[in-house]
Order: sequence, then C-alpha cells, then structure tokens
Amino acid sequence: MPKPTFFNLPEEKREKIINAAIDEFAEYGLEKASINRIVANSGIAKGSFYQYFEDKHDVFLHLLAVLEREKMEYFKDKHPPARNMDTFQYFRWMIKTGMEFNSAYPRLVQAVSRVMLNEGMYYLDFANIRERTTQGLRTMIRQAIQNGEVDPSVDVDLAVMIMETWSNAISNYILQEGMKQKDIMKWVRSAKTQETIDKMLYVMEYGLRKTESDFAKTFQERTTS
Amino acid sequence: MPKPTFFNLPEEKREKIINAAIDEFAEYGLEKASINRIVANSGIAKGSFYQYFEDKHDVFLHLLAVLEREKMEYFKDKHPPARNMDTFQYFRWMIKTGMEFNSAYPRLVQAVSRVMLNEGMYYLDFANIRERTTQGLRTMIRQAIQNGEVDPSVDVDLAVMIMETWSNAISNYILQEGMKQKDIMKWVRSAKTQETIDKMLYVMEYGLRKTESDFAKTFQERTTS
DNA sequence: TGGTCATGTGACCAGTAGGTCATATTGTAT
DNA sequence: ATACAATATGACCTACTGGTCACATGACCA
Repeated sequence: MPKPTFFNLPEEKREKIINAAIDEFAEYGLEKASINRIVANSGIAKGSFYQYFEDKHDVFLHLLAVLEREKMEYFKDKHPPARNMDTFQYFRWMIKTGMEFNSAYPRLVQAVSRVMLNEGMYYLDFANIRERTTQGLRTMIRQAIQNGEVDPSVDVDLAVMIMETWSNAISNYILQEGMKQKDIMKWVRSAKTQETIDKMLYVMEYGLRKTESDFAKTFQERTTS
Repeated sequence: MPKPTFFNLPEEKREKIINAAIDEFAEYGLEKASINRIVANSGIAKGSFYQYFEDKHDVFLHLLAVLEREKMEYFKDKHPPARNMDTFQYFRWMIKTGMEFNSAYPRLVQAVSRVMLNEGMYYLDFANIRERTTQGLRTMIRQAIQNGEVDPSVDVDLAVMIMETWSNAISNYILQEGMKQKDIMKWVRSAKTQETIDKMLYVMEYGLRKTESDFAKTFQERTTS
C-alpha cells in the first residue's frame, strides 16, 4: 500500500502520478516498467516516488485497488434488467456491463489485465487476488449445476476455468479492437459489437457445433423487433 | 537466424546452449531474459554468444524453428485413427497428439508459448508467424461450416479465435499441471487426464449449458467398454 | 616449423535499472 | 519572526544490461 504521504497529496498531482503509472504498465507490463520513466512522466523527483510508494509492486497494487474501487462504484447503481434470470442470462449481463466499464476505463483495465494475465501468472503474489475473483464464479456455477443449467459432469473448477477464459477473451477483444476506435464507448454500445459479444457468449453456452437451434434463430426476435 | 558458426559447433555444445536458452525463456520470458545468464549457464563466453547469434531475438527465433521442426517430425508418422472423421473428431485428435508432443518437449513448448502468448502479443514481429498457424485452422473451419458442422452465423474469424483460445487453454493446463508430475508423459496418457481433455473439447463443441445429450452420455461407451 | 584463418575469450563500454540520502523547500503552529 | 516537522529533490550508489573488440587459442595446410 502507498505511504500516507501519497494520500496527503493534492488530487491533481496524485492523478498525474497514477496516470503515468497506468500508461507505463499498459505499455511495458510490470517487470519492464521503469520507475525512472514513471517519475519523468509525472513530473516528480525520484526521491519523491519513494516517499509515496515502497516500490514498483506497491504502485501496481494501488492500481489494482483503484480498479476494484471504480468497478464497485460502477456496478453499484447498475441492476440486472429482470428478475429470475437464469445463470447464463445473468452472466451475459455481467459481461456486457463489465465491457461498458472497460470502455469507461480502458487504459486502467488494459494495464491491470496485461500484468495479471501475463507475467502475473508466474508470480505467486497475485494468486490470492485472482482467487478472490474466482470465488464468485465458483459459487455461481455450483448453483447453476444444482439448478440443472450446467452439465454436472463438467466439474466446477473446470467450468470456472472455462468461464474465466471466455471472460478474459472477450475483455481482451473489446480492449484491443476498442482502442483502435475513435469513440470506444460508442463502439462498444454499437449493435455490431453487441452482436459479436452475444455470439461469443452463445458459443460458450451452446458450443461451436451446429444444432437445430442455432444462433440466428435464438437471437431472431432481437433483430426483428 | 543463427550465424554459420553456430551450426558448425559440435552437437553437444549446441544443445547445451539451446537448453540454457530454453530454460532462460521459460523462466523469464523474452524481454527479461538475460544473455549474461544464458552464457553463464551454457559455459560459453559472452563474445562467443555474439559469434553464434545476432541477439536475443535471434536465439528465440531459432527456438521457434526448432519447435516447428520437432513438431513436424513428431506428427510425420502419426495418423488419425480413422478416415471420414468429422471436424471435431479431427480437432480432438490434433489436440491430443499435440498434448503428447507437449509432454515430450515440455520445457521447449513452455518457453515458446510463454513468449508467444504473452509479450509476443504486443510485438508485431510475431504477427506473421502466428498468422501461419491460424491459416490451417481457418480453412478447416470454413470447410466445417460448409459441411454444416459449425454454426454459420458464427463467422470464421470468431471461430478461429475461439478454437485458438481453447487450444491454448488446454495446452497451458497440460503444461502447468504436467510439470508438477514426476512423469509427465504417463500423466498425460492417464485416463483421468484424457478425460479432462475430452471434457474441455466437449464443452467447446456443445457448450456449458446442459442439454438432453450431456458429456456423461456421449462418452459412456468409452468408460464401459 | 611457420603461416593463415576460424573460433574462443573476458575485460571493457555506455546505458539504465532500482534505491538512498544529505540537503533544500515548504507549511504550520507558536 | 521563529522553530519544527513534513515534504521535495536530484546527485549519487551499486548492480546489471546488451554489445564490442583486441587479443589468445586452436586447427589445418604448406
């Protein structure tokens, strides 16, 4: 955690620092990120940096905390559009709302997920942090299996891994493509992007193999209404 | 590509160097890999290194070439167990054979995929190399759509991304868990591991949602015969 | 034996990293 | 105005990086 001095800083200065850190991590990842560059880009002296933070990891952990806080804030006044949704509908809502969040904080999300999904995998430091995220998914899936929505022969941990993989794949896709657009929020909300997300989630739910009820049929009511 | 001098080396020395490089890349990735450590671990002088290779990237590209060569060699005398397999059966065979290959060259695969799937994503250098891999998948999927095996409303590029994601997820799982075992080849071939792979591929094919024909039913004949 | 060419070597270079610290500046309370 | 604590600073340290090069060693042929 950052030292108290950091939190005594005027907000403007604090933001300049964390923005520089976000850019640095988004560009170089955790290990290749340079404190020298961060201080240069935030216009503070090196000595000051060490009055605010312990080290590089400390800054990153703070970014994690910021992300979590902002996400909580964002989800606080969002509510699923209907009650009695099944697990897949709920997951779909979660993902879509999450992607809206991503388009609101693209650099921050990019920085954090770049580190967490790449180098973070090989550092034990983040194992427990990741674990916290999976906990929610795990209980959700357990319930879905009990409800008969998810195939019980696919065990819980495997299902968790699958849903995380999907979630990350969609998030990566949105960030990667979204950053190329001039207005990422508009792009994410566009019918085309939403349909792509729907397709991905449809495949997660029903698989790649063609069945009697395919994607076009399932989502027909949306495009015709 | 390495310089001619490298290929004139006695095989033992050459192997010692590439093994040190494999270990280095597997442990530290591409950017954090240290030439100093590589030369120290292979027992050669720094100057010699630069007589063999241009730089770090050069070594890695050589590892890529080695991997490709070994994989070709490995697949050369493996053949699908039956003709007239459908696309998903063929993909399953490909994955399983690939996982056997992984268990034969775990460190090499680990090193290469660590780099390609992480930092490699952000370096354009590897875009064309990755493209070569996807080409095969793309034609396979196009054919599968024509055959009516894959839902045509899921477009080709999306399907490619999905299958690559799955392929990587399974490979990562096998390497990560496999490296914990004392005999990785035996572990990969074990009934339990094979069943896990089957489950993953089943979910890719039919989705997470429970349907009238679930995994247990589909694979019943195997466990009872 | 002497000559020539390929190979091997490690001291050395400039650049950058993370981190420290004595000193300078600022803010605040008396 | 003075005193004291909090904050800001950048020169400086060591360690390590990728890369070079003058020289040493070895192999092979005349």
